[in-house]
Amino acid sequence: MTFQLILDEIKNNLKKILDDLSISDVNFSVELAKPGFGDVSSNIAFLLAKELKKNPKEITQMLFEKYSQCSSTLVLKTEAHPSGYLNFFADWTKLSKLILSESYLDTFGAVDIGNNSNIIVEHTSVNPNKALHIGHIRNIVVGDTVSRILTKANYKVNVLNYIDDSGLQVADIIVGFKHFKFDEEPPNGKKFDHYCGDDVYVKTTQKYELDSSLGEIRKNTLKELEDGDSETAAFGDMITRKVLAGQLQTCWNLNVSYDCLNFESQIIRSGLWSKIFEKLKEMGLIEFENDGKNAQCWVIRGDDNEDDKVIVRSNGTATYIAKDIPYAAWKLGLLDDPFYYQKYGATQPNSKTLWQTSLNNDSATPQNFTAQKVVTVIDSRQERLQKIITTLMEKFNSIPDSYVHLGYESVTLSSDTAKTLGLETDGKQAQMSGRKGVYVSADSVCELLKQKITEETKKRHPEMEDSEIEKIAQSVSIGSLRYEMIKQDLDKIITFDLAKSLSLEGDTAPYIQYAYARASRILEKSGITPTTDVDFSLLQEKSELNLVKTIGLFNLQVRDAANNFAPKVIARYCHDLAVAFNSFYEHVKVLDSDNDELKSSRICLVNSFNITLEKALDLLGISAPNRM
RNA sequence: GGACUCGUGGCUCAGCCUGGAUAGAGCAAGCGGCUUCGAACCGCUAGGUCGAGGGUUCAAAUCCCUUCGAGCCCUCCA
Repeated sequence: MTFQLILDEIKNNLKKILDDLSISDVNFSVELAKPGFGDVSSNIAFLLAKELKKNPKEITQMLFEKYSQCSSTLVLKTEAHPSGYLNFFADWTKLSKLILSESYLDTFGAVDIGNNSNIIVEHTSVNPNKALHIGHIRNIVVGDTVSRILTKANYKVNVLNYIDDSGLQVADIIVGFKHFKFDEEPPNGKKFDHYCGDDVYVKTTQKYELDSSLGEIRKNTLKELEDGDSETAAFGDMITRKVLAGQLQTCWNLNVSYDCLNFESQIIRSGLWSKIFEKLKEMGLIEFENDGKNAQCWVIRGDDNEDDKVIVRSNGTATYIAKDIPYAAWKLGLLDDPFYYQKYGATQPNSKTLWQTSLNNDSATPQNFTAQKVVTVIDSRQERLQKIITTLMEKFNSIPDSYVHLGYESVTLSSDTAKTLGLETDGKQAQMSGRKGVYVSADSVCELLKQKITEETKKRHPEMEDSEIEKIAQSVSIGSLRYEMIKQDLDKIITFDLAKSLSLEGDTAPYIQYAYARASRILEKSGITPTTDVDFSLLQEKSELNLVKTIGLFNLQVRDAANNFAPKVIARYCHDLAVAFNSFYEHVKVLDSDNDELKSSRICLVNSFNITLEKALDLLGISAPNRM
C-alpha cells in the first residue's frame, strides 16, 4: 500500500463524520487531486448538497471544521475550496518514507484481484500459412501485456496460442505446393513463413481468380486435409509447423511467450465436437430446422434482431463457429480433457516451458490448462461470433463473465504507406490483406526500427562496442513497437505509417527508456549505494514530491489496468513516471549538492524511480537499457 | 435495412465507465535553453463551438434521446 494509505485514511475519517451526522449511503470520491488543488480531493460536499439543502460551499466549510477534529497521521492540512471541493495536503515526510520504502520491495505494485486463481489468456492465433503482419502485432502485444498485468494482479495465468492448422487458408498453400509446384525450400534463405505468405499463398490465390475450375481442387484438398490419416494432412502438418516456427520466432523476438499451443486439427480429431454437439442438443441450445432458409440445418437462435446462426450445415458438416464452441468449453474445463501434452521442440527466450497438445500419449505429461475465467483476444470484427460463444458458455456453466472476448480495433495502413506497397488509396487509409499481399510484415518493421536506432545510438556514442549497440537497438526497437501498439484505447483504429513509426521523441518508448538511462547514470556516478535509511524530510521541492507521488500510484494503476483489461493504463503510467522524472531532472541537481544527507535522499528517490519504472515497463514487456 | 465502435486544437490521442474546480499530452509551427547528473531532454508562445440538436441535473466532454459523418459486422466463407 502506498498512496492508497492516505486515500484510505481520509475516506475513513469522512465516513465517521457522516456517521455522526446520521447520513449513510453516500458514495463520495476520495482521489488524487488535480495539480494546484492539494494532494487529495473529495467531492463529498456536492453529493450532500441536496440532502442537507445547503450549497456545497457551506457544506465543505462545515466538513472542514469537523475534519480538524479527526485523527490524522498522513494529512497535514485541509482546505475548504470555494468551488465546493474538500482538499487535503499530505504530510510528505511521512508519506515519502512509506512510498519509497515500499518501492524497494520486490512486490511493489502488486495487487490481489485474482486471489491466486487460474485464468487463461489466449492471443496470437494467426493462421499458420503466412508471416505475421503489423495487425497481428497488436493482438499479440495486447494479449501479452494483459497476461503480464493479470499476473501482477495475483492470477495464475496460462497463455494459449490457437493454431488454426486446418481450413481453407491452409488448403490454399497446399494447393500451391502440390498443384503449382512451388519449391518446398524458400529461395535465397527467405524465412519460411514469409515465403509461404508472400509467394505461395498470394500467388495461388491470384490463380484462383483466373481459373474458376481450380475451385474443385481446392475443395478436395480441404477434404483430404481434414481426414487425419491422409498424405495431404501429413504434408499440411509439416508445412504449417514450419510456418509456425517462423511465427514463433517473431513473437519471441517481441518478448512474448506462451504456455501451450493448441492445434485445431487435434481439436477436430479429438471428438470434442460430437460430445459438445450432443450436450447442446440435450440442453436445447441448438435446434434443427425442418423448413425455411436454413432447412435441414442445426442452428443457434439469434437474440432480438439477430439472425439464427447455422452450426451444422444441411450436408452434416460443421461451420467455422462450431469449431470454436468445443474449444471454448475445453478452455473453461467443461469437457473431459482429451489431450496429452508434449514439450514443444524449441525453448523460449525466457526459458519458460512451452507445451503443445497431442493426441498420442507417447512421453506425455499431464497438464491442466483450463480455468474458470478465460480471456480471448480477437479483433472486434469477430464480435458477433464471439458474442454467440459468450452467451452459449454462460448458459453452459451458469457463471457470468467467465468467458471474456477482449476485442480491439484493427490496424490499417496510412495512404502513404499503402502507396509504398503499390496500393493507391486516394488519400484514405487501407485495410491490410494477407490474401492480396497488402501488408507490412512484423519482421520488416522490427528490422527497420532496429536499423534506425542503431544509427541513432552510434551517433551519440561513437566509441560504443557493436555488441552493446546491438543490445540497445534490440531493446529500444521492441519497446517502440510494443508501446505504439498499446498506448491508445483498444477500440481506436491504429493507422500505421512506416515513416511516423520511426519517431523516437515525445510519447514513445524511447522517451521513457531515456529517462531510465538518465537516472541510471546518476546512480552510477554517485558512487553511493541507494538506501531507504535517509532523511525524507529533505525532499521538499515540488518536482521531488511530484515524483514520489507518481511512484506511489503504481499499485492503483495496476488495479485499474487489471480490472478493465486495459494495457494503456500502464503505458500512460510509464509515461507519467518519465515526465515526472524529467521535470525533477531539470529542476534538481542530485550530484552537485554539497549536502551529503540531501544527496542520499535524492539518490534514494532516483533509485526508487528506476526500480518502479523498470517494473512498470516489465508489465509492458519492455526492457530499459542503462545507456542508450 | 439491423447490430456494434469511433467523432475532443492542423494531425495523433488522454479524460467519459464512477457528472463537479482551470478540457490535458505528443506531433507539426514559432521562440528560448547544453563550459552544468546525457538535448532521444526541458521551458515559453500560438492553436479547442469536446460532430450537431434536444433532455436530465444546482452542475454535462462525461448520463439519456434524436441526428449527421466515418469504420466494421450482419454467408449453409474461414
